[in-house]
Amino acid sequence: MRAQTATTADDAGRLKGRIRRRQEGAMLKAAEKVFARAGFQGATMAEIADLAGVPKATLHYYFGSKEELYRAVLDNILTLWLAETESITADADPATALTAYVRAKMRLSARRPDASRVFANEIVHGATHIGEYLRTELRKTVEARAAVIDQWAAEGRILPVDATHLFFTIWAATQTYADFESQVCAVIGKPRLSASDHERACAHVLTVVLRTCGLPCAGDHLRQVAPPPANTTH
Amino acid sequence: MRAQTATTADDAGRLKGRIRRRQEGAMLKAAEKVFARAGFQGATMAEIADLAGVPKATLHYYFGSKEELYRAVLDNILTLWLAETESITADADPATALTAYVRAKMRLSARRPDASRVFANEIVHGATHIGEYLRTELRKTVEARAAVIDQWAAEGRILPVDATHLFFTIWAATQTYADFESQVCAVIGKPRLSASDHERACAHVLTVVLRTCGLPCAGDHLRQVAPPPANTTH
DNA sequence: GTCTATAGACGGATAGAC
DNA sequence: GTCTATCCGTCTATAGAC
Repeated sequence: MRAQTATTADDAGRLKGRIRRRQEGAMLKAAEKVFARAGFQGATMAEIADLAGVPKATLHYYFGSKEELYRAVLDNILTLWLAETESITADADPATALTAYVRAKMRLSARRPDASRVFANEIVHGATHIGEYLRTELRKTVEARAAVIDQWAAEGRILPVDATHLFFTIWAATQTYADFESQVCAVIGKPRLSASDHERACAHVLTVVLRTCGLPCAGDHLRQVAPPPANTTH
Repeated sequence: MRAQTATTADDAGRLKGRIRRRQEGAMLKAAEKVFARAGFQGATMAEIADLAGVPKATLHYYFGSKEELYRAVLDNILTLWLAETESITADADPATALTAYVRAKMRLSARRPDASRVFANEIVHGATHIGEYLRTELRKTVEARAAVIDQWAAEGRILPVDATHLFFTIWAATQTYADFESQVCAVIGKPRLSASDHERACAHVLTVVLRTCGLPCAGDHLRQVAPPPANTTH
């Protein structure tokens, strides 16, 4: 995917790589923000250009069309996504591996919310630009990681769980703090999510994932052993 | 909110309610589908009109503007959302109440995915049209239900859990099957989600929610008592 | 009340000066 | 390589016939 964009760029200015990269980065960053806020159709090249501090025509010179710019933004995000699935391996400790994965996803939601939102927008509207990638790369990755989780369960190291759907749940639970941030803020009554809000959210999601797998999580030892005998005074 | 739209309609044709309702419903249904697929800006009045089987101008006659039509669609969805939060009460059985709530949310994702997608799109892009509703109605509702869950925990009927964030997780985990359906389909390698796919998804989400609360769920009794002593042969 | 025909605004893309 | 000025298509909204 990346290659497409790079080819166009190389054709025009093969030798001027140093400065080109800088401006290209600024434009991609601006595009990510505007696409996140307004969606593909809602975003305007003029707004992206203004935010990047370049004239509108420069955007077209670098990326050819609005469509190609959008693809370039999505490419950036997807490589980011792919880079964090590495902790889940057959010989890893389940609790450690899952904790690392959830933490990585939560960090991404906190630090690159716009990237998550562009991706979310693309999927909600049918994944017309990246459907092929999802059906190949992403599917293969999930199948491999799900097999690991199935193996953990077969070995009795975690409770049995639908591994593929567990990924859907982890993605949903973590990305909601980026994609649906405005709803989360509205409900907890704050204008923005603070660092401690994110920590609390992260601790909660870890609790959900670890308890789902029957693994102990911080502060659970005391109570995990006493399941609900209806009424324990109060 | 509903009142706004109703007022506009009443002004123009107070006595012709019977037929009006029918056409209005068709237009709202068409609008929901088109807004879901293309977002607010991507949707065109012409496409909505075609799908509803009326001329473009009729849309404007009924709803005034694209913006008002969008608000009307959102209104419909929000009343739908609100209607299902009733199972969670202090004297209900936690397992029964949570199961009913999750099932209701999953059913909505399966039956009205477009409604969910329009809502998701609105939130991802900052909830500019319904922010006020979220900060008032939704917030109040969540606070009340979260208090119930806190009480259950205080009484020892469920494990302690961050009640507010539990709602975020339930919404995310259930709505992902509507909003991110294209991603789910791509990963499991099917063009559409079948009824049995939805059942499997529902069972999984129930497992996640019930285990998170320390409640038994179907098929767990045998294993719940035996947490991971590292290596149980295999 | 309903629809056709059109006005008016806007945004993507590009020609051509520098 | 960079930017200004402009073209052309598209979309919302409405005027006015029926």
